[in-house]
Amino acid sequence: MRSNPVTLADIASQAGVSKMTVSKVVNKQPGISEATRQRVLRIIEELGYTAHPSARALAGGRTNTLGIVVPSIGPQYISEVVRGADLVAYEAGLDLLISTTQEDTSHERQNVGRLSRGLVDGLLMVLPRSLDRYADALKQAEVPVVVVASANTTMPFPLVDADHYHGARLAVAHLLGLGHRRVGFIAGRRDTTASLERLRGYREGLLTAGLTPDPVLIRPGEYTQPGGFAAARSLLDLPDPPTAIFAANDLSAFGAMEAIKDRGLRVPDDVSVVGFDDIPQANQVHPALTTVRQPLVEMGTAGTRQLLNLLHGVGPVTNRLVLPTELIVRASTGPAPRT
Amino acid sequence: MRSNPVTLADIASQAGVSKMTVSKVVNKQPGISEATRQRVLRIIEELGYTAHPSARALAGGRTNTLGIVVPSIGPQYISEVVRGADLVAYEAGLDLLISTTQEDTSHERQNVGRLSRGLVDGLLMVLPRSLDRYADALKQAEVPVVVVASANTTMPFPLVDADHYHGARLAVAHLLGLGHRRVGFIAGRRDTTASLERLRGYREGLLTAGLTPDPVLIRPGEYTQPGGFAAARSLLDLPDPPTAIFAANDLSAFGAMEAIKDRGLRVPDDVSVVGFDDIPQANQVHPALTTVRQPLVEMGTAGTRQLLNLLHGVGPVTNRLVLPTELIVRASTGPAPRT
DNA sequence: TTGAAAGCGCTAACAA
DNA sequence: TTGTTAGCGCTTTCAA
Repeated sequence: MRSNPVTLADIASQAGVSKMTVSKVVNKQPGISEATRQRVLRIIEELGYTAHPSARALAGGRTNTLGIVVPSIGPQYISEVVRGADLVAYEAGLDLLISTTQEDTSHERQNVGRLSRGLVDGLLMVLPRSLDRYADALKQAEVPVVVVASANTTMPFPLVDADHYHGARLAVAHLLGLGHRRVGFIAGRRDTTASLERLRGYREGLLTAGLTPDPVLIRPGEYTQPGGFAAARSLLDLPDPPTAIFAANDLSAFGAMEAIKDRGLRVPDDVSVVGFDDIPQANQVHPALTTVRQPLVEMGTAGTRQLLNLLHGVGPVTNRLVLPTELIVRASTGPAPRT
Repeated sequence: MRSNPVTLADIASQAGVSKMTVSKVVNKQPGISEATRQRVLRIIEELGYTAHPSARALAGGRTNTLGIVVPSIGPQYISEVVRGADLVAYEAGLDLLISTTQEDTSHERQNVGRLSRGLVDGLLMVLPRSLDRYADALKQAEVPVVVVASANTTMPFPLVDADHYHGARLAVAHLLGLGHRRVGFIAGRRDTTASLERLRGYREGLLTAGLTPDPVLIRPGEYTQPGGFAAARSLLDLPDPPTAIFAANDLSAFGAMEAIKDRGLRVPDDVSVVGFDDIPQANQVHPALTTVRQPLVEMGTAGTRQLLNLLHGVGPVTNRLVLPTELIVRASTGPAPRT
């Protein structure tokens, strides 16, 4: 902690030029002689000068920083999206500031307001649910906003998301192709669009194959491992249990696998399991999880690119960018057991 | 994105008072009549005013924001520390801004400089390695700094860490108590103090029991799951393989368990495994991992409390706070097999 | 190619 | 209890 930071004025007086000249050098603006530039640059180096971001922001300059708002940084899928965002931001010479809302409404609205007022040049929202809670704050945002992997909304911001519906169709088709006829579904959170879309894909996948979705085969899993465990257990308790389980995310699929093993059954010999997300761990469990891959990193990069385009007023900005999902077949799915 | 933000002046003129009065109301300062306060508060609410953080910072006020610098947000243990920090920050009415360095030196030094200049009131550094790379930036920091779960350093900042050495001793003692005599060690990264301390605990644990550490039983694991897998495999390939493996972190312990199963051996019947960290997943693998618990959340909260004390100039600030580690015995360890 | 003036929105110090 | 003055460090605008 030191008390006398180097300012523009310090550099200016040391170099014997005006503050403006230094400012132009720092910001790589034209109209400065090479000699002056070099001299100023040397002094900057010597004194270890860094622009004060707040002063810069206040004076109407850019902050060279992008903000990303997430509910929390625990879930793997969020860190993947953030990683993608960081990649692009870094490439563009911008820094990325992460802000967690901890699912607290007042906290989060304040965050958005604060961030958008001079802290960042643009905002990436990664909020799987309840984006509308921020409607006010977001409308007041003074910077461009892009929404990634978030709950649907009527707000007029560019959206980047994955094709949850189609991914679910792929998963169901895969299981049906293996001969399964009773396929259970472990749902996610009702307040996320993603979960609802996956459920819709599950239902329509069955209908398309001429099967009637049985409500008793649909259980809430809350996207958690214990939730998946409990859901799978209740499915296995049915008089006519499913031979395959499709979980709305990988975490609840892990829980389902535990429950199956816990019953003395084997995956996939007795019950097949499919997840959704393809977090790194999906390939590390035993048996390795067949899952629907969401392009999480790509969602982060794509969203950030949109933001940059918005920022520079150049390049195309797609209002709704839906990235494809993909079925990754591993070892947790197999042919339906003969009865 | 809107273009006419509400400012202090707007509120002041609407309320027919001076800017200072509004400022005092906003900052809950005394010396304002209740009537005025109410009126101002109402207008603030009506117009949806939020203070401009940069202006505030520039004017010498506080930003009400703490910064936390981490290498990346992927690793579970980091999000645990961040969660702890967020808890305390939130409780204190402060926001937490996370900044990732992506292990890039220039990136990170810039980050620290930028953050400490008007963006945050205090800085929490969570950098398992190479903290000294930031020496310059940190010395120039204009805000208090606390170092958490980071590589050792000669820098004069309060430190919060876990007792890696003692934790390793506990793990080794546990294994020796189960009758194991050949205990392998999967090391972490050489550039982290934590890893070296755990290695030291391993060595001295053996020595204390009258055993000579066999260099051939120590393998690099790089703190990763594949690293742990490879390390365990090479240990099992030895003519005289270990009956127990102590891994420097949970991730590499997971890899070791995979390698053991891959060999057709069982955990813990044939080989026992102990990890380090106790990330949530440790309790979710099969068999559940015996591990040394680092109080990660507590490290985050303790570090943030230190920072707050530093900030307010009150309360004790411990220069070096070493939190205890604890052995969590689960199912991955058992008696040494009889030969 | 360079610089002077003004002001971003806020708070500190003081005055009324 | 309230208001005035000054200025944080920077960039914008415009003039030299």
